[in-house]
Parts: sequence; structure tokens; C-alpha cells
Amino acid sequence: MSWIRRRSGWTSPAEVDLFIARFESSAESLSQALRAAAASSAAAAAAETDADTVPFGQLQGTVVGLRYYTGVVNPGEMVALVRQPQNPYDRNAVMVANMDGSQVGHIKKELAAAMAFIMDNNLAKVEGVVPYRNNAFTMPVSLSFWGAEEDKPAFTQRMAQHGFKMNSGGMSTSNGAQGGRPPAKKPVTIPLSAEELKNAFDNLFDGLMESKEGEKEAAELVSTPLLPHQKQALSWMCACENGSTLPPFWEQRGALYYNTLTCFSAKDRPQRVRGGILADDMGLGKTLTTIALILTNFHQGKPLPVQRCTGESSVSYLSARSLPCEKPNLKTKNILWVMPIKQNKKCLTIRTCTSAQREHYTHLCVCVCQETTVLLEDLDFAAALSGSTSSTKPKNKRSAKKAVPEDEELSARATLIICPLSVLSNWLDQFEQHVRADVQPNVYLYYGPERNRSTSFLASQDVVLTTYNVLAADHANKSPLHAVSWLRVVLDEGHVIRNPNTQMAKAVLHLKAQRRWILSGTPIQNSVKDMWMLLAFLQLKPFDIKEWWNRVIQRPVTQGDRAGLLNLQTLVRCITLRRTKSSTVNGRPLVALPKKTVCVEQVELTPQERAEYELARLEGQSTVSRYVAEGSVMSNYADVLAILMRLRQHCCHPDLLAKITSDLTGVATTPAELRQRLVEKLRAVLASGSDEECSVCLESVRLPVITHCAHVYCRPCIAQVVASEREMARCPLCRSDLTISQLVEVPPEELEGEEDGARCERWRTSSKVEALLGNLLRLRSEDHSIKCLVVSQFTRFLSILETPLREQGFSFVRLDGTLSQKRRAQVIQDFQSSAPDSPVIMLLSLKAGGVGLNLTAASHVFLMEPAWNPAAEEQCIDRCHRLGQTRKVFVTKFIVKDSVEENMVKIQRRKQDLVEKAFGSKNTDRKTSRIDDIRALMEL
DNA sequence: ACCGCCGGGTGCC
DNA sequence: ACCGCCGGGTGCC
Repeated sequence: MSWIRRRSGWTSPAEVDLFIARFESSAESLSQALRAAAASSAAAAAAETDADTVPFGQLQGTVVGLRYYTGVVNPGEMVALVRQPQNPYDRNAVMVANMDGSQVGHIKKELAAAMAFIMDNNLAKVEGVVPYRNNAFTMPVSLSFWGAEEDKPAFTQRMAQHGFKMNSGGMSTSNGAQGGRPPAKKPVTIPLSAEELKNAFDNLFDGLMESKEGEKEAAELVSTPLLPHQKQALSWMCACENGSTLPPFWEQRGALYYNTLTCFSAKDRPQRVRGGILADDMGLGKTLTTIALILTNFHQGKPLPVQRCTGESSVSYLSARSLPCEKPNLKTKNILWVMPIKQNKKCLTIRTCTSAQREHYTHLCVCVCQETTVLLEDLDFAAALSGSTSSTKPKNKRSAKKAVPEDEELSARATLIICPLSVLSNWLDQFEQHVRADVQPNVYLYYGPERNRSTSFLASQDVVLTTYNVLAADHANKSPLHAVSWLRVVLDEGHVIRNPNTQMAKAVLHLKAQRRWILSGTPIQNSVKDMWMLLAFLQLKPFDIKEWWNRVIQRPVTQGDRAGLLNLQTLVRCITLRRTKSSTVNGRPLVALPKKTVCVEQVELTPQERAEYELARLEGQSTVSRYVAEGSVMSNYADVLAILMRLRQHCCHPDLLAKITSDLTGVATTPAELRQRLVEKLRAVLASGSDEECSVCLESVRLPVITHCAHVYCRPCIAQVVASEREMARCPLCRSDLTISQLVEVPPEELEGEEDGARCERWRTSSKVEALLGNLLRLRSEDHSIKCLVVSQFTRFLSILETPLREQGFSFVRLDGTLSQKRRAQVIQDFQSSAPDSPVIMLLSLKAGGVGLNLTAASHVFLMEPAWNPAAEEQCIDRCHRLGQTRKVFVTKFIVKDSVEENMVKIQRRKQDLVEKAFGSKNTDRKTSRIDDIRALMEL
């Protein structure tokens, strides 16, 4: 995996491509190769977090061979440096390329010889800026070197061997635009403090509403009236799709387009992405707005032509505004494709139809032509419709010329929506719910083994809906989804693909589309880094290439450069619309959500429970304090988690504790014992809900395995990491040594056996169970119609709760991660139903169902125990406290008094304040604070 | 490239 | 002439 630094033997396919490209002199593949090389080398070099990257110094070099290449460079422009180990004249060759990947020249050979070693061994990352141009044959280039502190001596020595000495002073972290001539004026700026940076970053997505456009009505196909903020979003989205404004930081200068950050200039107009990020808070109706967009903005503000499914002979136009005549009295066949018809856009309509549809168009056109005079002027339109190439009128030159380059663009009809599995059914429901009953856009669910893989079929749909996993799986193996030119691709919950190294991310980037949207309630989760994937998907030039992103935004921002942050803010502002529940439109709140009341209910343990708890606590305390004293907390993290887990389980119910309680503190004497202990740790970690996401693929872990440092991954994912590293594989999360043989998984039969074991036991209650029952019974006596969510991270706790609920005659459903998609949809539908015999309680696993899950039928939420991640709790609450909720929402958090749970709550709060989002802090700080957390938890 | 370098032509002044 | 000097050819890696 490329984020783990390679020290030797580094080869990438891109190098081979570069070689081929060079000698076939294919500009297209060169530029592709450069992209690949830039992306992969940047990824490799960025393996160390940017906080660890320090400037090594600067050097003035020479670019030679300019006259052999076409790449043009402006004064101050940034250039890319790419190794060319296959160059037949010099294995040390270093190519210089400008922003669109055109080769500019080579680094002069003496310097290249020094740089080749540095670059091949990843001792440093090199960046170039051309300060000025002197002649047609060579030009100067100012090279800056960056790398890990510990590599600096080796780097300096190596350069010195070749007779190069660094200028250490005054490395500009931002672009070279202002640093024109060699003695660049060094602007005196105070770097942002970590605190300022964190604040600025947290607020990055705030206030992006401002005065974005007006409002736009949805097409008539949309049956649900849009709220004002949704009309604004629709208006903004249509403007984004139809407009052709330049991307941020580009300006027109004469005949050229100039990028003010990189100083690159291009002859061709850089396309601003036709799309953006809709980052509205959860519950503001991103799905509805997107459906409205699909139906409303097929092309240039015309609605999507949609098949009517009525058998009536009367034809009502789906949008009268888009038609030249209001309501022609037509008698046609019962199925009719209605296309927006407008003189100057007629080509568009023709190109969008299949041959079967063309029949209908022809039919329509003939009817229209017979009955109205308006369209009679459109003879070439009519001719085109009927498939005739000749025309009674000479072809309009402009439209004829236009039709050719737009040909491919016009062939696109379908919108591809990619979402997490958990919201798939929501999309289908919403299409059903928000589209007029008498029309039926073709929405195809591309999912399951029977999915139709025909490209032409998919391309002819109005909407194709699929999941990230299906897309990634297909991508590996001639994907039909990648063969279609989509009109529009929508990534729902787009933040799930923040790691560009994943298969999902790669699959998403390879989709072909004219318009691209990201929907996300939380567009950035942790760091600026996450932004890149979004920009790459949106193809926001030039930041879709990682090198430019890293140089111009990411590194400057992480190193506290104010200009960098400002640029990032501008960038985000240009492509994002975000409103929160507390935003206002014209002074009024967007949506009036009912009040939410959160209260903590303290639970007292019975004397017997308390005695058992104290026993476990003292035992755990002695173990952990030993680790603290030894300084071995982190390497024994799994043990620590397991100890905490046992305490947390004590707080909920004694039967949650694993029955096999081999001494965690003892020393394993046999491999079998060691294995057994790791199995327990894995089970504990999985059950804790603390880290069920695999950090490699970012999906919920499948085939979970645990490393001895207690990090959980999918087995195939971590196997890939190990395989790609051959020697010295390291845990991607904590960089501990890692081998395949140390990975441990839960034997499947044990999972089964455990369930059975739990069920066989005679049921007993616990203080927490009683606390919950008390609340549920009280509520039922007050109001029969109240529905409740009962949330726990421990699915076994949910199982335990089933017994008393059944005894008390509550009708309930259960939603956890084990449900199939079909079953899950059924459960949600049952629970949401207002039928008198519908379930009143849902037992909900905290990690079941991602965001977007709609459980507004419930108005009371019981959180059975605190979670490590308060955001997970919030998300859970938001499943019922969201648009569509009519009752006041009450949230009850059960916390056992004088227990690890109380300590967890304290740490939760502190985490939220400090650790979670503080980036730019050193690893050691984070580690220290984690150890501090553990001490606090164990009351040490 | 208004350079540097190479190598062939040339050779008192 | 095993040099110096001249001037044309030439020029990325």
C-alpha cells in the first residue's frame, strides 16, 4: 500500500508508461502517465503525515532540452519532477512537466544524477518552481526538497557527494507566484497555531449558504412541494450544472486561461466541474433535492423526459414551460415520450433517444407537425427525427458544427447514484414517494447477482442506483458501470470514500460523467487530506492531481500557512452548499424540528452487582497501572481495551461477560493459549463498537481479523498490505510490526456456540434492564402510540432485552448489522408504520445501518450505555430527530453511577473538544493523550 | 546558444 | 603539428 514508505525497489507502472509514452510521443498517454506518476509518487511521499515533513532546503537547478517538448511554463509556475528510470540515455533522468502534464524538459544530468537517488529512495519529495524564463533552450528551476526529519542527514550527505549544497533559508510553503525572481521577497507571516487551524478547519463548511442564487421550482414530475431551502439548493445545483464558470483561481488573460496559484496557463478553457458538494445537514432533504435535480435539469433547465404509464389518451406535458406550444390537443398512442422541444436545442433531443424511443419521437413529431404551425419551421428537426439525413433547409452551420463535439455528451441520459447499502432502500422509497404517481422514471437497482450488466440497458435508464461495494467489485472486472457515459453521477454519503487508496475510491474516480455530485452531511471527518478525494472526484482542476493539491493546499494548510488556508476556504466555498439545522432562510429556520430533550439517567448497581464490578475493577486497575509504569500501555492496548470492555459489560448485564475468562493478565505459555486470548480480544474489540470500520477499505469489517496491537481489519485488506510490503510490514494504524501469521480471527463456530450458550442460561435481570423497563412501562401507560428506540452496542444485550420485552407484551422489532438488506427494509417499514398493531420498540444496534436511516416513528431514544464515539450517539438520535419528526424527542442515556461509564462520558466530552479534530498535533501528543484517557478511565 | 564543447582544418608574419 | 589557433557544426536526457 502506497502510504507505507518504500525505501528500495520502488517501481510503479507509471514509469513504464512514461517510457512508452516518451518514445511513442503520444501526448495523451504522457499526460495520463504523468497523472499516474504524480499521484502515486505523491501518495508514497505523503506517506508520512504532513506534520512530519520538514523542509530540507532549496537549490537552483537547470531545465534543459526545452526545444524538444511542447510544455510551456510561465514565470513563477510550479512544475512537476518525475523520475524516468527507463530513459535510454540516462537512467538518472528526471523529467520536468507542467501542470497539464506536458513535458517541459529534463533536469540537467549532473543534478539529475543526485536527484535520482534521492527520489528513488524516497529520501525527499522534490518540488519545482520556475522563477523566470531566459531563453529557448534552458531555464532555471528552483527546487525545494521536503522530507522526514530523520532522512535529512542522508539527504544532505548524498547531495553533497554530488557537489550540491542546499540553501536552507526561506522556503516558501505556499505557491511560487509571488516568489518571482531568485531573491524572493519573504513575506513575514506568523504561522497559524494548531488551535487557530482547528477552528478554521472546523468552520470550513460553515456559512456556505450566503446568498446563493434564488429559488427554483422543481419540475412537475416532483410531487412533493419543496421547502424554500430545497428550492434554493435546486437552483444552485442547476446553476452549477448548466453554467460554465471557471473553476476557482482561474482567470482569463487574453486568449489564455491562467491559474493564479500555480501560474499555469492553458489554451483550453478549464472546465469547472458541473456539480459540487451538497453538504446539508442530515434531514434537510438532500435526497429529495437530488431527485428534484434529476427530474428538473435534464439539460439546460429542461425536465427529464419521462415515460407516462397511464392508458389515457389525453397528453399532459410534463413541463409546459419547456415546450414551444402550451397544450397541443394531441391524440397519440398511450405511451408517449415527451421531450423538451425548442428550436435551438433540437439536436439535444435527438441524440438522447434510443432507436425505440426515436420511433416515439417521430410519432410525436409527426403529430405535432400536423397540428401546430410552430414546429413546421423545424423541418430539419423533423427530418432528423424521422431518421432522414437530408433536409429541406440548408443546415444551420453553427448547430451542425456544435453537434459533432457534443455528440458524446448528448448521448448521456442516465444518472448513476452510488450509496452505502444502508440507504439503498431509502432512495427507492424516496423516488416512489416524491415522483408523481402517473409517471415512472426508469429507476434501475443495480444490485444483486441477477443485475443486468448490459451497457445499453443501463445507459437508457433515467436513474441507476447501486452501492459502493457493487461498483468496486465490478470495477475489478470489466464493469458495465464504467463503460457508460453518465449524464450525472451522484455519490451519496460521499465522505465514505475519503481514502483514495481504496478500491471503492478508485472505482469512483474512473466513472465517466458530465456532472458529478457529492452528497454528504459530514464532508470532512478528520483532516484536510479527506478533501482531496472529493476534489478529485469533482475533477476540480488542477487539484484533481494529488501533487498540485499537496503543494498548493494540503501542505501549506497543515503547516499553518494562512494563504493556504484562505485558498482552501475559497475552494470549498466555490463548490459547496451547506446548511445546518440551525441555518435560516430569510430569517426563518430551514426546518422547524420538534424540540429534543436529552437527559442522563443514573443507574445504581445492586450490592451484588457492585461487588462483582469492584472485583473486576481492582483487577483491571492493577494490570493497567503495571502497563503504565512499564510504559507499555500502547503495545498492550488490546488487553487494556478488553479490561475496559469487561467493566462496561458489568455495567450493563452480567451475562454479557464472555464465559471463557482465561486470565488476561497472565503470560501465555502455549500458542493455543495466546491464540485464545487474541480471539477474545478480537471479540471484545468488535463488540465494543469502537473500531468496526476497516481502515483499509473503510467499510465495515468483513472477515475481521485483529492484529496483536488490537487493530481490526478485513482479512483480505490487511493481507494485501502485508503482501505489498514483503519485508517489515507495519500496521497501517499504529505502525507496529505485522505478519500474517499473527493475525487472529474469530472461529465462526465460536460465534454460534456463544449465542446458544447465552440463550441456554436462565434469564436474569440487571439494574440497567430494570431502569429501561421502568421507563418503557411508564411511557406505555401514558401514551400507547409512543415508539421507542432502544440502542446498544452490544447485540447480546439487545438479545437479553428481548426476554422481558416479550414478557411485558411489547411488540418490538430488532435492527442490527446481521440483517439482510431485504429483511432490514421490512423491519424499518414495519416500525415506521402507524398501524395500531405495529411494533412500538426497536432494538437497535448502535452500528447498524449507516446514516440516512429514517426512524421518525420513534420519539423516545434510550441509549443503554455510553459509546466511545459521541458522534455515533448523535447520529443515532438524529435517525428519529430529523425531518418528518412530528413529536418532541426525548433521549435518555443510562449511565451507571461510580463506574467506568461515568469516566467514559468525561472523556467523550474532552475528546470532542480536543483530540478528535485536532490535527497538526504530533503523534506523540496523541499517544500521550490516549494513555491519559486510559488512566482516567481506570481511575489511576 | 550573443554560450561551451567538440573535432577537423590548419600552421611564420 | 605529440602543439595552439581558427571557425563551423552543434546542442536534453
